[in-house]
Amino acid sequence: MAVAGKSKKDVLQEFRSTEILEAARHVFALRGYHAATIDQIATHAGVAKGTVYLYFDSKRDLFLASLREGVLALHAEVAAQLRASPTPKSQLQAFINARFHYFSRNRDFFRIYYTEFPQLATVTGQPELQDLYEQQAQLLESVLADGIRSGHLRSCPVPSTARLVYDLIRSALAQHILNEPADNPHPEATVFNFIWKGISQS
Amino acid sequence: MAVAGKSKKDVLQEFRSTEILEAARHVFALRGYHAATIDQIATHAGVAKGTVYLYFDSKRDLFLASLREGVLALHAEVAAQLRASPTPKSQLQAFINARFHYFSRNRDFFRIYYTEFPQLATVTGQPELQDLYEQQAQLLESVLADGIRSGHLRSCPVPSTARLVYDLIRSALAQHILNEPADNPHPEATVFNFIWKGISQS
DNA sequence: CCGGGAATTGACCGCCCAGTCAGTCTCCTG
DNA sequence: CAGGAGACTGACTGGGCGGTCAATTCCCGG
Repeated sequence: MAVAGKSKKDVLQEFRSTEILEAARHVFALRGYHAATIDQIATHAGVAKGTVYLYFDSKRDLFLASLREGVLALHAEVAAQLRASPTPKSQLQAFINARFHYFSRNRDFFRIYYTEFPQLATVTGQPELQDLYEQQAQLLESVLADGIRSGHLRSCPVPSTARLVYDLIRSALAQHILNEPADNPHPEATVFNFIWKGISQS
Repeated sequence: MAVAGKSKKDVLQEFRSTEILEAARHVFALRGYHAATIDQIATHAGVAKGTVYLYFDSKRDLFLASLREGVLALHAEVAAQLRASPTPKSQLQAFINARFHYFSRNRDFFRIYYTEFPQLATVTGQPELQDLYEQQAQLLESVLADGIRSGHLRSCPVPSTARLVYDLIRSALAQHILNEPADNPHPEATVFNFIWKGISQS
């Protein structure tokens, strides 16, 4: 009974927390971090402003929590897909596809990720998010390093190339997620080809 | 005398205006748009807060003016370099080199351009800046279109590829401008090669 | 049905800063 | 040198919003 009672309370808390996080993501995506207000988020979550502060310490804390959750889920999915891929080529495809799938299902999150990240990375020294970012980049770095070692990829400076590839995918995602209409049907294939072959003839 | 008097006044006004714009760029680059205050900008420009409002209508107006000026200067330089380049290959090189040179000389501007642009492009519908952005992208689109027509480049969807290339260069610039140290000596060559050849073997 | 502890509420506080404007200074003109 | 036009100043205001907490509601065990 003690266990059941505790778990019930926990479930409720987790429900509230999730509810607020979802609302936060939505409002942050819609307005951007600064223009979003706690009141808007609370209203959207169906609670009062004070309740938000029972679950999160501050606006910033809430924002970081919503980002963290999204990034961790993304990272888990991508890593799982990578592990199931044998060759560097299929790993790169898996990396791209996993991101496209995840962000297609989490558009609000992509908006935040896309619009707020440069700020966080440069203006505010935010070591915690730097780490989350690093982990993503390192997945790609190891794909590149493996590919070079096995001879599938030409030699190149791994860290800076990884960032180029990373941002290229980000750019393709932005085109795909932020402008709905009339895109080419398989943007992930396009960006893969671009990365894999480049634009020069033959 | 009337002309000289008038021109003197104009010169003074332009001097103040430039002074304030420079200070604005510096402070916006340092703190980001929202954290920057008009007082900081005024102090940095060596004037009082009220003076700023003699030359610009609002914080937003000042911000947009500083962006506009920078983008127009960039655009002029890039376009001039492009005009001097005969082949698609040299045009792409010119496009990359011009941007690297311009932003190396205007790091504050790059910071703003890099960190604030995604916000402006997505969260706030800012048609004016969209246009400035469009002009840049179109330069690149015509390079690609020419290259495809002349057979130097493989066929590809021009607008979306142009944006990929554009953002790829932006990413390389970010690595080069925002982290001083120990980069590869010729990042513009690296990014050019990446674009031109891609990463696949042979 | 009662009592009390926990969860929730939302009116309120205080800070911060964009934007204002009455007053000061500067410098030209007659 | 007087006077006044206009550039410049900076103390002040008003509003908006992050964060708080006393009051209220909810819920459950006895």
